[in-house]
Formats: sequence, structure tokens, C-alpha cells
Amino acid sequence: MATLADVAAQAGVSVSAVSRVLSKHPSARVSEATRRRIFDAARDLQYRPNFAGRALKSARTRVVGLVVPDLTNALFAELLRGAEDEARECDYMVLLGRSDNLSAGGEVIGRLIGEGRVDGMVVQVGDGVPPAGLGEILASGAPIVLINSVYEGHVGSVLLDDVEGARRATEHLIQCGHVRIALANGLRRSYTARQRGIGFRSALTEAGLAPPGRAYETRLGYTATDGRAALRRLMDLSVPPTGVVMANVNAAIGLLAEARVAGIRVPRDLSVVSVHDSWTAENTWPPLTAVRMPFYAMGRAAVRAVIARIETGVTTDELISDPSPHLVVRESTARPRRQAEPGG
Amino acid sequence: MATLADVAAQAGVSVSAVSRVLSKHPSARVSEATRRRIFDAARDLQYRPNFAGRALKSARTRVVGLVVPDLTNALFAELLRGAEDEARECDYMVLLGRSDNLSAGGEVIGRLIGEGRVDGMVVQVGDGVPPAGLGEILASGAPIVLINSVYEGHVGSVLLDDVEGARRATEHLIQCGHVRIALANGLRRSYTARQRGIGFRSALTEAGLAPPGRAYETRLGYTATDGRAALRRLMDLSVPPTGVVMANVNAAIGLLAEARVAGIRVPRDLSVVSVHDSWTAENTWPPLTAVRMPFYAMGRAAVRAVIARIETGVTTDELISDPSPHLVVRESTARPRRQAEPGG
DNA sequence: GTGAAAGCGCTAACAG
DNA sequence: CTGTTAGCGCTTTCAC
Repeated sequence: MATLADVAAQAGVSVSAVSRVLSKHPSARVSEATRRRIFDAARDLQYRPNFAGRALKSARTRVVGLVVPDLTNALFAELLRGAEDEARECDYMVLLGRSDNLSAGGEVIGRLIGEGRVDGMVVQVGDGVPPAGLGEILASGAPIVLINSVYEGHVGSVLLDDVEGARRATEHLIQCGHVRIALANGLRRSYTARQRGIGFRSALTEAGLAPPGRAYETRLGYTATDGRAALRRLMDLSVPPTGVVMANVNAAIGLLAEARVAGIRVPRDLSVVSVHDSWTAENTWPPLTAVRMPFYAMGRAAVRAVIARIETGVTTDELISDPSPHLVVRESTARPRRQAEPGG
Repeated sequence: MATLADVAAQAGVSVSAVSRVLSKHPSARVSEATRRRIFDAARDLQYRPNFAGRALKSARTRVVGLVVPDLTNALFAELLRGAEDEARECDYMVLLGRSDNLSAGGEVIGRLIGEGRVDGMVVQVGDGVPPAGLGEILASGAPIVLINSVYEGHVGSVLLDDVEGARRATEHLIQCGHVRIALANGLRRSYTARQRGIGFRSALTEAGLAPPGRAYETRLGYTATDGRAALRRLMDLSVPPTGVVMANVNAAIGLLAEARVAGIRVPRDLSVVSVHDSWTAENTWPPLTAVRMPFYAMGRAAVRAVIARIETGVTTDELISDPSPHLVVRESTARPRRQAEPGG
């Protein structure tokens, strides 16, 4: 690979001249002639700035790490696109990692930052226990912004409006005429699950519906398997719900599949609405009514936030409200078959 | 962050001693006493080797890039696990990228290697046109191994046994008694699609079945939408198939959804089997019969191959045959309702 | 056994 | 306008 010195030699100038020209330094007062010669030489030699050299000198990598619990979650696609788009506009790169791996969490984050592989990180701690050592790293003041999760007193986070998302989903069911509505939620320790619980209950309360008993809120998790278990649990109740809000689209897919097995017809016997949308929701049967959450905007905001933190030291907490959660009505929701309390 | 010099000062030794000890250099002839002091100092100072410093000096990053068309494809989960496991064992890191982004392909690969951000790459070119500039990079002799794709005369690839995968899927349908079997394949230019076509036809031929007309093989692509289109195309035929081999699980999901809309009952009216398996296949209705492909092994093999290439210069082409493609029978396949040619 | 020193490719003062 | 120079943190001869 060609180095600055090679280009300088070829162009017959000094390395500093080349450096100034090629890194477009604002104060690059250079004659048009030399500039040309430098550009030509760089092109001929196919010059590429060496990452290590630059990083070593400047103590900056212009790379931000993004670590999420599960890379292959369809929900993550939009997040990533948002993150990459924002990064590109700021002339940064995104380095991907995942935290689902046991040790990976705190350790990987510590390594990436400690070894100077990234300037900052965007991390989503999964539903499980926060990775060991996360607390220390956060406390160390490293430029880390948390997405869709909170950690004790850590400031620097961007959150989806899960309260609103769950509220919209619940309201939809209420508008359909449902009264006995359940929530199949994420694990108890999950922050997002708590938020969705809040939105769910507030929609109910605002509609003048009694808050449902505890049995109407499962806390099983966000996977398809968890969704299947939730269906069993809910439909085994002596008075089962007529509608269910799924806190996650993957759980909803599992629930739909289990409903087939159990002979429960959706939406005839049970209406299902999910928080989160993805292409998979269009391909279930029946197609899944869902509340689309602004993952793309969250990706952008998160990267914008770390970069701000890295470059200016400013730290913020942000709730993504634009675009706001948006209901996509498909075919998994309908009026309940009979009212819980026959009105006429 | 603490540097080697900091550790040296704290331990009262020279930087070179510290370097030798901490990088476990085999020829580290060091007294036990100094070794202790160095380790202690390093721990106290929370020393982390600086990535840029090391990379600059050694001209090696111990990072391999992995670029795939779509990170969020569930199929990719296993691939990634395999790649990471192998990398960890070899003391490498994996840097993820995606090639679905227009310019991303050749450009991103060229950058990563050219700027010295990675020592080598594992790349899967998608179904579409190979990214501009890929040819040059490959020809330049950079350590790149292609997965599930081939490129002209490039040597250095690891491939799934798609021929065998498609063959097993097809044989299953034949064993169920199907005679009119279609293949919903990937795009014509895709290498994997060609392989699957070969396996499909060879199973048919071996069973003594006439190769189906061209109309029985669609070349629409691997997405859910493509699968939906394939169903329409196939079932609109004057003599529609009774069974279909889907070249991809996502397309199968789309096809199943479209079948509901079209009033085609699976497996009663149409049996469906897919090449590839994933958690989503368990949650369709009916649950999807699929041939599980060894993505994990491919991930490991691919990373092993680049590292070999980087460190020893040895280049290989490899077909992953262990474990071999494995049929998982679920409920989307059954005997055809009536034989095409009534036998009795 | 241990240390001094050179240099990887780059940027940024500082001179001219 | 342009060149010289001093390191960034690390590894690695080569001396002692």
C-alpha cells in the first residue's frame, strides 16, 4: 500500500503538503499546481490513508461501536440503517457487536474502548441481566449511549416511546370493542417491558376500563417460544382475554403459531396486536396488526448522540417521538365475538 | 489509558521488558520477579494494549471483516456464530459489514483492506449484481474468501452443498408420492440458485421422473415477496404442481402466507419444503418442513480459511459437507391428494 | 536477563 | 506557500 511518503516522492513535494491536501485541511493554503500534482500522484498510486497511522497520531478512530443483543432480529435492520446513515454523514464508521454472548457484554465493550478500537459506543443491553462490568465502564465516563435500556444513574440514552407504543396497541383493541385485554410482556427486569406495561394500563384506565388482574399480564419474554407459552397461560385462564397486546413481534409470531395448534382462531376467538412491526408481520396468518416503532430514527439519534459526546462532551437523554408509534392495521384484530358483559 | 511506558515506569523496568512479558513473547527470558512486577503494574494501571500502536508497528490487525448481503436474515445467525467462534479461538476479531447497500460492496471491501482496518475478508456477494470493483479487489490478491458465491476465476471460497440440499428437499417430496414438483428458485444470475436447480433436477432424474417444464422453475428471488409471486405463478399454471421446493426459507414464508390468501391449503393442496431452516420455520402455519444447512460450519470454515490465507498464504476452495444437509420434517408436506396419473 | 533505540504512517507545530 | 521535525504506542533487533 502506498504511503504519504510515496505520494510525496511521486509528486515531488513534502509529506506534510500531501497530508494537508489530502485531508482537506481547512487551512490548506496550497498552490493549485501542487494540489494537482498531489491529487494525481495519490490517484496513480491508489493511495489510502492508513487507519492505524492516523488513529495513533490523532488518538481518534472515527469509529463507533454498536452492540445489540441479537443482530439477526428483524427489528434491528432499521436501527442499523439509521445508525449507518447518520455515521456516514458524520464521516464515521459503525462497528457491530452483539451482547447475547455470555461474557461478551461488558468485556467486549471494555475491550473496544480500552484498546482504542472505537471512540464511543451505542449499546443495547438485552432483556437479561446486564453484562458483568457494564456498571464500571459506564461509570468510567466512556462515551457510551444506551438504547432502549437504562442503567442506574447513567446519563446518555435514547429511548423509543414504548409507553406510547403499548398505549396505541391497547387503544386499538379497546376501539374494536374489547374489554378483556391481556398483555404478553417481556421479562420483569426489562426496562422496555415496564414501559410497555405502563402504556398498556394507562390506555385501559383512560378508557374507563378496570385494570386487569395480574394474570392478564405475562412476563415471559420476547421470543417466539415465549409468545407460545404466553398464549397457553392466557387461554387457560378461567376467563380468557378476547384480545392480547404482544410486547414484541417475534413473540406475536410464536403466539399466532401456537394459536393454530390450540385451535384458537385469530381474530375470531382472540385479537392480537403487536408492538413493533417488521416484514415478518406481513407474512403471518392472519397478517399481524402492529404498531410500527421508529427504529430508524432511534439508530440515527443514538449515533448522533455518541458523536456529540465524543466531539463536544455533551451528554443527553432522548426520547424518540418523531415519527411517533404508528398503528398498522392488518387482519389479526377484529371486534370480539361476544361482549364480556352482554349489553343488550 | 495506560501505555506500556506507564507500566514500565510503575514496575521500574524498560518498555521492552514489559512488551515482551505482556505479549507473551515465546523468547521472553525474564526473571520471575520482574515478570510479577510487570503483571502487577499492568493490572493496577488497567493496561490495555493500544490497537493502533500495535497495528501500526506490526502491520497486522488480527481483524477479519465479514460482509453479507443482509445481516438480519435469520440464516445469518448461525454463520456469524461460527465465524466468531473460530475467530476467538484464533485470537482474531470479526468486523461486520453488509453489502446490501448500493455502493457498499466493492467500495467498502476496498476501504477496509486498503486502509488496513482488517487483514482479510469473508464476503458473500448477494443475489444481485456483484458490487462494482469487486473483480479488481479479488484480482489484487487481497486475502478474501467468498462464501456461498463464486466469482470468475477467484480461488478462495467456501460453499454450502446446495446441490445436496435441494436434492434432499426434492427427494422428500418424491417419497411423499409427488410427481408434479416445482422449484421456486433464486435469481437466475445467482450461483446458489443454479446449484439448487441442479440438485432439484438430479433428484427428479434419479427417481425416474421426467424433468419438469421450464414453467415449473421460477427464478424470482429469495424474499418473502418473491415467494408470494412464485405461488401465484405456479398455481396459475394449467396443471399446477402438487409440491414445491422453496430455495429459501424466507421465500417459503411468503409463499405460505400467499397460499392462505389464495385459498390454497398446505399441505392438502400443495406440499412445501424449503432449503434452509430457521426459528421462523417452526412458527409458520403449517410448520415448515425444511432442509437444515450447515451455516455454523460454513462460518467457521470461512474464517479459518481467511486466517490461513493471511498467515500462511495458502488458498483453498472448500465445500462444506459436514454436517450434511439434514431434513427436518414438519407439517407442510404430505402425500398429494390425488396422483397426477391415477395408478389404479 | 534487561535496556536503548529505531521506525511503522500519520498529523501538526514550527520554520523558512 | 512549503518543508522539517517530533512524536502517537508499540515491537523488535541489537547491545550490554
